[in-house]
Amino acid sequence: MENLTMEKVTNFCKQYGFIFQGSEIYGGLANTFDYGPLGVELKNNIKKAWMKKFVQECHNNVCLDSAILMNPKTWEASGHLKTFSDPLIDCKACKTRYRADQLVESVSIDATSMDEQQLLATIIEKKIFCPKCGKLDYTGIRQFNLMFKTFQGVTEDNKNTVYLRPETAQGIFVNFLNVQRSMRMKVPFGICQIGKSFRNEITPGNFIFRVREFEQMELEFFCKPGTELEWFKYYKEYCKNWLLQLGVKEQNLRLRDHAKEELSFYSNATTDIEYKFPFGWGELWGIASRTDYDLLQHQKYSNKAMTYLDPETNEKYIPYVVEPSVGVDRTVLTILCDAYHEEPLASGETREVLKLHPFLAPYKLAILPLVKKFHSEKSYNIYTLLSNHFMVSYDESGNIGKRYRRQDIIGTPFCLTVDDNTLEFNTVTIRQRDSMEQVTIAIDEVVNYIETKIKF
RNA sequence: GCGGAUGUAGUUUAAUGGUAGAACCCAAGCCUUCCAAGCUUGCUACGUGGGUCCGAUUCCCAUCAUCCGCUCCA
Repeated sequence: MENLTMEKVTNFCKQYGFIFQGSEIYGGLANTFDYGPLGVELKNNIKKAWMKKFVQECHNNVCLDSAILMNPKTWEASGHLKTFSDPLIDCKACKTRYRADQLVESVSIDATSMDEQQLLATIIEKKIFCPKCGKLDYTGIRQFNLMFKTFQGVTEDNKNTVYLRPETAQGIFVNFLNVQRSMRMKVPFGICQIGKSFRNEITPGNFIFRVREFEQMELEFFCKPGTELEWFKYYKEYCKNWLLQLGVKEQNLRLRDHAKEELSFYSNATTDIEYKFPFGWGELWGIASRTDYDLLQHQKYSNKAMTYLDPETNEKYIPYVVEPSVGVDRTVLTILCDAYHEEPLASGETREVLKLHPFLAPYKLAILPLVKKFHSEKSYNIYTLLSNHFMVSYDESGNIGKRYRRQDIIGTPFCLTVDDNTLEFNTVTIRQRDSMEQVTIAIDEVVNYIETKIKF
């Protein structure tokens, strides 16, 4: 919806049981959020839709669920221990915070191999004044690591330090050989994973857009060197189509190719799929061609060959990787923002409608007895019957119009009413949210009718 | 992390140095055969912790959280 504010989205999520602030009764914990009953359904449906599109319907992709805690060597190899930590420095005069390496590089000196002391020495020696206030009065350099640290085992010492993974991708890379061999995979093939990752972001914000604990849906697609840009292009389209298929409006999406200077050191091409959130365009999906960087690094640090022998050409090579990586929580936010509508009523007021794709809707169907005292018993039987097939809601409180609206707000695509005809002829009326069309069908036909309409 | 603003039911809000009133929502009941009708009843709030004071939701301090801006986002 145009003119949608984050405040509205946040309130909406709380009011209707999608997403609550974390630890709320204790005053909250900054930037943590808990998914409520409807949020869980929505999120699970999004994950299901992703699995369907990227595993079930991609015949050369398989799935993995790797551990959050990994051997710390993993992060040495991947480069996260080094590049995921920033040397921070503050200007004492104007309190502005900088990255020390960026200050040094601002005077065209290569800072990549400098340690903290060298950085600080260079800043003082070269008189790199604060870009904001022009003073040369800095604090010491403090390391800020974006990875959460904890300890495996009961004692806390450096030997058993482990990290919460900052991305799920490395779990895939370290299992490359296991999956390839056990599943007899032939390159090109992909490994998909959905799971939580943790990043100690300096500034989280915008509700569930940037949080420190988040869930990712990642695919690492292994292909022959030289073919990676074709696959890169293929997956860009594939990912965008998935979003469109879920009903995200095309005008709210854009692809943004990274310029050469912007590319990560391991990437030869990267594109972000961005969504127009209420706070502006934001990255939803990063599609990166990662070359053979990761497998090569793991080969180096583990001394295990990460090569693949092409059975047709007898060539041996380390596959190149194309990685489409999307945040689950960001997708939830995208879907909610895109589906949220305010519809004007004849009375001059507005009502809220969540126009969710039926596959994503928390409830597929709501059972509404037309008159409580006549139709409740029959309704409850139908409720029990249909709960066997999909998520069904039941509501007998208030008048029928009010109950339709309640379902419209939470995105339920279908409402089933039970009336005297149901008691007499076993037929029910089903009303569709978007078209407001009503059909009368036999109870026996309901499951079939709904299932064909909630397909993805 | 810095600067600014804010914090009263689920939501939107009113008033007050003597512990709070409403609307919507929600729940129960009456009524009701298809799109937030009406009536009755009910539930629910001063973010947290200190201090000043006989007494603090109100004043002060700290803290937590939220919003805006800056910084950051391999």
